[in-house]
Amino acid sequence: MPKPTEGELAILSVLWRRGPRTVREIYSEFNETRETGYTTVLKMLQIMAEKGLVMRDETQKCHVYQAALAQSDAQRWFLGDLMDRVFNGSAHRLVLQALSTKKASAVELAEIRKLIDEIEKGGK
Amino acid sequence: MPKPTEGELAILSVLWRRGPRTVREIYSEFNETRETGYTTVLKMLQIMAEKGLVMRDETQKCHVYQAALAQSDAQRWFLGDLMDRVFNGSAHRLVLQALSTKKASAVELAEIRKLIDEIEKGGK
DNA sequence: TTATGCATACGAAGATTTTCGTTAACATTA
DNA sequence: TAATGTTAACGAAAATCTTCGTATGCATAA
Repeated sequence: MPKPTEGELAILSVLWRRGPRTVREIYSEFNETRETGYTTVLKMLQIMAEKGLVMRDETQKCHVYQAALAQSDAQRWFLGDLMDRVFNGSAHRLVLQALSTKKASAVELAEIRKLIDEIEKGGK
Repeated sequence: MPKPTEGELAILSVLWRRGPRTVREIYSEFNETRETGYTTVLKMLQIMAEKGLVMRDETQKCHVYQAALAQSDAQRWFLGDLMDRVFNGSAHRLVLQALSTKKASAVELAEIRKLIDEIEKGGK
């Protein structure tokens, strides 16, 4: 399974957030940010199906697509990529940057702290 | 200044790690992972210079290139991008994923914890 | 049945990115 | 000076990604 392109990622993003969808549904969602023709979205989905990035249910007249690449896998993939290419492989820098860029809620911060505890404990 | 492409990012990565370099030096470093001709790297650098991604010192025969896009800016840029597109805008998930993917040293973990403290304090 | 609308399929044009062959300039060496 | 080697410049081919016009099939409505 090849690495998704920018456009493909945008479509996967819809599928991850909304779950299985028809082309028209994806197209509507997609076009809130971009401006793209219906057949463009359709074509992308066909290509993505060939690549194995999405699965297609053809039992109905309107085919239903769903992501074949799990979001968590994509997250691991792209994060590793980014870490290597822009952060010189430093998870630490990346985390600091991420934390300072966008606010996380108190609960989320606590969760992160907890994870750090576990890592420290396990690392002994 | 446009967003760097994949290839451009690979070159910037060299410049960030090594500092200003001639084409040949970049080419050598570059080719430890990829396989690319000398003129390919040269051409990319010329294009990047046009785009303003790198600056060129032409006082010597062998031009010396350096990154015009600061690494920290690129980090902010790409991280925000990734967060939106693959993490549904959640810094929290991204951090958890980053921490669990790659080990950070004890010192680094402490540093992260400290940052969390500061954020919590400031947020009150 | 015929017309209309919505769906997928197909192919190719357009845009962008990557690659490199070729040329010209310049320095060094024989 | 002539030959050689290293460099930058240029242009265009190749590869990849994006876009959409057109064709076709299948429902439903007139």
